[in-house]
Amino acid sequence: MVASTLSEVARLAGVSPATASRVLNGSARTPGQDIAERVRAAAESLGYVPNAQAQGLAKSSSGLIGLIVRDIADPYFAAIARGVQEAAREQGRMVLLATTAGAPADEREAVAAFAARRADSIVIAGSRSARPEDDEGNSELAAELDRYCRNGGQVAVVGHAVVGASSTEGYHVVTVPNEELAVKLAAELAVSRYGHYVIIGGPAGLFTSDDRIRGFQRGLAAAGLPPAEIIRTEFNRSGGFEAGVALAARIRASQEAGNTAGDAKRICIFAVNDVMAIGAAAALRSEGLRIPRDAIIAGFDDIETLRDFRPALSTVHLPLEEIGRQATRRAAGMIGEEAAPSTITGHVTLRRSTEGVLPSEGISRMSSTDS
Amino acid sequence: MVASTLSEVARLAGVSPATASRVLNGSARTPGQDIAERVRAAAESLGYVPNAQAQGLAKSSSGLIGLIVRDIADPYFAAIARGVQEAAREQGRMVLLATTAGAPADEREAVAAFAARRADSIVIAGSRSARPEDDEGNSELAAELDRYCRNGGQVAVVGHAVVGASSTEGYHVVTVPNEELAVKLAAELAVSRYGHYVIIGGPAGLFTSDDRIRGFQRGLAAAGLPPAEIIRTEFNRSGGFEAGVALAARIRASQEAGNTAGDAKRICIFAVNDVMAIGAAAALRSEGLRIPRDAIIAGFDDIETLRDFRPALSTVHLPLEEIGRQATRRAAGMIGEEAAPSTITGHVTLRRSTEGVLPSEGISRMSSTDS
DNA sequence: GCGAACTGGGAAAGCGCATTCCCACTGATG
DNA sequence: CATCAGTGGGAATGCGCTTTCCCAGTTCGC
Repeated sequence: MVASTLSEVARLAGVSPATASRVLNGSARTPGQDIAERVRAAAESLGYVPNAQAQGLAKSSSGLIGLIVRDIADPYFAAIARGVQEAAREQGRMVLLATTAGAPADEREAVAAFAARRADSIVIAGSRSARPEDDEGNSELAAELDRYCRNGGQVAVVGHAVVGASSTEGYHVVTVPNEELAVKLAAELAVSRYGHYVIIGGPAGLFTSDDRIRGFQRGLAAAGLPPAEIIRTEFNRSGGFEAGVALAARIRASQEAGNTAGDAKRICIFAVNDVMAIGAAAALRSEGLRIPRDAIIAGFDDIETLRDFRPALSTVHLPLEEIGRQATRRAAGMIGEEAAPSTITGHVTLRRSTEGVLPSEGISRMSSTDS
Repeated sequence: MVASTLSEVARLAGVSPATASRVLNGSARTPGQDIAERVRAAAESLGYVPNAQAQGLAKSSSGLIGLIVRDIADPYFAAIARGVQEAAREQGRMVLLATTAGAPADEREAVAAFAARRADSIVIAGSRSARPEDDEGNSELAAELDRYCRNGGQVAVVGHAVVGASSTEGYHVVTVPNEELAVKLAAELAVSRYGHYVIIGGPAGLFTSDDRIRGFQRGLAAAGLPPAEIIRTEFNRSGGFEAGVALAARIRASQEAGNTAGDAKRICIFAVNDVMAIGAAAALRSEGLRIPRDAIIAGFDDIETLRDFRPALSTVHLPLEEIGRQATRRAAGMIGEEAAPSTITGHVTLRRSTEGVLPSEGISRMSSTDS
């Protein structure tokens, strides 16, 4: 990558580099009209493209925002990424992407790389974890983040704070009310008491998953129901599918034992995210079971691409794009911390996959077939 | 963003900056063991993070790959992005993301921004367009790309070459056999001759859409069928939905006119991408029509997230991740141009949404419920 | 009409690093 | 013992740009 430099432009225009710089970038001092015109013409004819690296070096700031996601092809993260991208654009910055398969060690590496590139801020959307095997990685990640913040970097984490991060300066958390919303979902699903509640969750230690599980259990308890059984599996579609296969066998057995498929006996499945719910639903279907006839199921996230799925999936709507936007804005210092600690809200959205549940007041029954 | 510098490390270690540089980065000359150790220790204790901008400036290369997509939340682009990200990682580079709502002007801007950042290569995945209103934008984009290539940049475009780009140096195109695959799809769908073939396409001028339309028509013609009717709409889910609503009314009318729903009378819909197909399917369903009973439908892309959709969507599988990977590798000069002009292949995948069509030899009938 | 306050442009000093020279020193060679 | 190649470290330069400082030319005030 070579290109014409500012000095070349200046020489062609017959001015000093300083003047050229002042013309070509919004400096406080604006040179005279005629000179400015000459410089601009020279730049144009030379096809001058400013070297952002040199600019960044000179004024120590890069106009870069680092984004860390677990998997950019996962619609959950893709939606957040869109919000981040949008906010970055507002700020006139570009986003630098890093994906980590959920491994804190990779995240640490990504943070270091962002720090090396002198990214102005970093948005971390990969899920936080407290699994024992991640302990070491987490503390290293925390150390790296602390260092980054100490050097003046801004960090925004979606969901939960990074375990062990202690920096107070420049460290922001966009809280997602996973637990509270799961409580509400459980409350809705508890209205018509099902025979059995099952939660398909991710590995123990994944905050997002654990919070949702905890909230759901609380909601059931508040309704006077016993805690749901928990199936731990992978935090993705195939995890949901596997759990679904296992559940299908049990539902079958139960049905053959003579139980009818009435509400009182139907099993109610809560998958901690939509993708897992879809996987589970696919498994039930492949085993010849029907939703909501043989079992009802709900997910979490309200992934856009999945809205046309049939039976329409009951879920908890989360403003993913807004989450990304807000994290990015906060990291840019555009949102006062105390002014709005966290304005992320979601809502329970009951659809056909939990048919039979009577929606209580305040919960809108949304159709998803509207274009 | 301030941070400790190489000189500070050098001073602490009691060596010259040159030596410190040689130790901390894989230079050709490796200083002595003891010195190296001292420098590393100093770097560690200072929490030294090399300034990639300065490094880039000094050796004029940035380790950055620019990626342009239309919308990162669109599963099609998200999948490509994953491949790009993966390949970038292989190369030890980071990806810089830009989204443009399909506007060539935005793409031009993104290319300029990448050039300013001295990105080593650029991957363009946004769809190429030849619409008259994009003419100006396209030629500016082409000029910008030419300049970038002339300065030594590498460009890989997914699908079609940018209209007007003339640089031969460093300009790569990863061809996607849209037309050929659409021919094959049409051939399959022509086996049991339907009453009427309809294509739901994007706006005229969008290459991806136009290629697929052309291919489909060619396939029909080869089978001795008259060309399909074409409905132009937006290149996204809601475009598909709208077209679906219009089609539903006609199907309804036809049915009420006394036509039975036999193969000979069923309408066959080809939406030029999966997302549009899903939209159309949702529209038909909301109008009380059933697939494949009242109409059969096929899409294109084989989007992963959509595989659990019911009725399972017949489509053309495209190795999206591989496309992203290959584009990235090619732009990095890791794939000989002549050696493999384009190794992207896809295949027709018939599923339940086109039930009634007898698959011919060589086309595997894939189930999508396998986990 | 003369000094003071501006104005607008240029010279130069970095920003943090890689790299090319250059030099002092070592050990081998004749 | 003198010479030479070889080794390992440092000084210095430059990557392309911003910005401070400086200076000559103007305009203003009294």
